[in-house]
Amino acid sequence: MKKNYLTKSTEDYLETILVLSLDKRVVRIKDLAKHLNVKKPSVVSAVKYLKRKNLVKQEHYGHIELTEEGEVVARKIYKRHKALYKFLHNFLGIDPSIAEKDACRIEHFLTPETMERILKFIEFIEICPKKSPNWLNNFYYFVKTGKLPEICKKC
Amino acid sequence: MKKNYLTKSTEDYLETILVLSLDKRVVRIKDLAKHLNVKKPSVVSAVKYLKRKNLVKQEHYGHIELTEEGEVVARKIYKRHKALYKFLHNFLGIDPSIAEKDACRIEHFLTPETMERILKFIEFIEICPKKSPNWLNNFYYFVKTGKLPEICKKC
DNA sequence: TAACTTTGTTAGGATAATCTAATTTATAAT
DNA sequence: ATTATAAATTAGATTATCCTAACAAAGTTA
Repeated sequence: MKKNYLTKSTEDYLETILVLSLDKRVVRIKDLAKHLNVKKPSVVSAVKYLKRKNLVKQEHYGHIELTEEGEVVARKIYKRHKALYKFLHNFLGIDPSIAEKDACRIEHFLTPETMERILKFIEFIEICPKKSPNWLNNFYYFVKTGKLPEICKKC
Repeated sequence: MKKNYLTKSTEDYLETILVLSLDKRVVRIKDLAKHLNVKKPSVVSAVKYLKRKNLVKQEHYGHIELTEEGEVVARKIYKRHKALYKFLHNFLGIDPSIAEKDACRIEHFLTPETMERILKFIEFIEICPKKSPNWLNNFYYFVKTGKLPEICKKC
């Protein structure tokens, strides 16, 4: 059983590799450096670490890819990020760029329980019209039972 | 103009000094060590730093107190903490001990804008019965105008 | 293909936050 | 008051993350 803990910094590298690879042909050291606001040698050593962990692969002087395992991990992190962004922006009404920043900052630190609850909350508000009376209690009901209350289904 | 940035760690020390001094006669190095799960030398060096910043005072080998300035800062941090706790527990329904943990973890990282919004949200849900239809829009109205909608005042 | 430019790498160092082990001071007990 | 215990301090090491400067490889262009 391998040690599975990743630091904030390491998670950021992984996540950024995923995000960049979604709209770029290839991901390079300099791209990561730019996005993460660090210098290239920092990226090099982070990538070296991730290679040891079998989360990314890279030929010497070549471009960077996630391994299968790395992609699984990166997608989890990215999922958290998106959920937090939605929570902050769609629900609390925080401006996009700020919501983005906060999502980045706290995505690494929430307990799984709270993260789970926020995911559930997002799911709920995307279904529920938020207009029904007693709206919040409907959410608690949803958390508890996993089922939407009758009243919600009508929307 | 003095540099005013405190790290996560430093904020934790300050906050803990405040919290402990609320129900203890005096706060000592070992108390901080215990609460923060670090060893005494770590506390000593953190306190040394905070002394340089004029945020705490301590006689050699003596107990620890916040300066006036330190208390102001610590109260701000603690206020954030309590708001986040309420948000997680009272609103999202997270269990107390977990909500506590998450509040601790993220209190240092939120942007002022988001923190402000969460404070507003807490304020709102403590007044609003959460039962009125269109509840969430009432919150947005409150954010925008600073005033509670008519319907809320009836509760 | 030789020279130039861009990109990646290595070496070596800085800082923040922690630790252990040894030491010093303060407090309590006989 | 002397001794024993508890608490605080210092010295020195470790780890993670970042940096700059120097260098090496790859890619581009004339």
